Amino acid sequence: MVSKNLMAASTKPLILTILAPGEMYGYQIIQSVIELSGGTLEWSEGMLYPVLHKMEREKFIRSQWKISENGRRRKYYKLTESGKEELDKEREQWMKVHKVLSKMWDPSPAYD
Amino acid sequence: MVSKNLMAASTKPLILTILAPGEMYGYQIIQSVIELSGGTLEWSEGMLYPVLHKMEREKFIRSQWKISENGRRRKYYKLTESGKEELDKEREQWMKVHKVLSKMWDPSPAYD
DNA sequence: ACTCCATACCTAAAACTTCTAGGTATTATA
DNA sequence: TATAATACCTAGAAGTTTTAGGTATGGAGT
Repeated sequence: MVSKNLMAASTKPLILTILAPGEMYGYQIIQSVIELSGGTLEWSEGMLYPVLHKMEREKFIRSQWKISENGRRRKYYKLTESGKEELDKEREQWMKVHKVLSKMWDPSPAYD
Repeated sequence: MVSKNLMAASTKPLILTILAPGEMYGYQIIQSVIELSGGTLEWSEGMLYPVLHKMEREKFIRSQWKISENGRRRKYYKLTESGKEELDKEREQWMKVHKVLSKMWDPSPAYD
C-alpha cells in the first residue's frame, strides 16, 4: 500500500504512460495498474473515473464508446497530442524530484 | 517548477530526509530545499509551516525553541524514533512507485 | 533616527480535491 | 436463479492546501 500523496502524484503520469502505446478502457486500466505494480497501487473505480473525466476535460485524453465482442459497452481512452506532451513533462518532473531524493538517499555522491 | 501533486508527495519524504542527519529550523529547511533542488522545488513558508505542525502532531518530528548568537528565535525540528521509521517507509514506497514508472519509461526491461 | 530588506515565525478562511458510499446495467458462472 | 465479475457513474462529505494576510526582530544603508 502506498500513501495518499504518492498515490495522487503517480496517478496522472501512470495513466498517461499506460495509454501511450494505445487505447484502453477504464476498468482495464485499473486491472493493469494493479498487476503492473504487483498490488502496490490499489486503484479503484471510485478514484479512477473522476480522474479520467478531469483529464478528458483538460484534453489530455479523449474517449470513445465501443462494444466488445461479448456485448459489453466500454469507454476507451487515448492520448491527445497535448497528452503526449504532458507525459513528457510529467516524466521530466518526476525524474527531477527523484534525483533530489535519490541523491540524498544514496551514500555515494556518484558521478553527476 | 513542479506540479502540485508531485510537490505534495515529495514534501514529507524530503523533510524526513533532510532532518535525518540533524536538527534544522523551518526557514532553514526552506532555503536548503530550494538550493538542493536547484530551484525546482519552490518551497514557501506558507506551505511548509502547516506541514511541520502536522508532522509534529503526528509525532514524526519534535520541536524546540532556541536563540541564535545574533538573538533570533528559531524553532528547531528533529526526527523522533517514529520519524526515522517513517523515513524508511516513505523511501520504500517512493522506490516502489519509481520502479513501476521507470520500468515503463525505460525501453530496456533490464536485469531485475 | 529612520527606512527597508531579510530573517523567522504564525494562521483563519477560502478554495480546491478526494474519498465514500452508494447507484445502474450487463454478462458469466455456479 | 442467485452471485460474482465486468463496466460505468456521481452527489455530498470529508479532508487538504493555498492565499493572504499577520507579528516581531536584526542588520544595512542614508
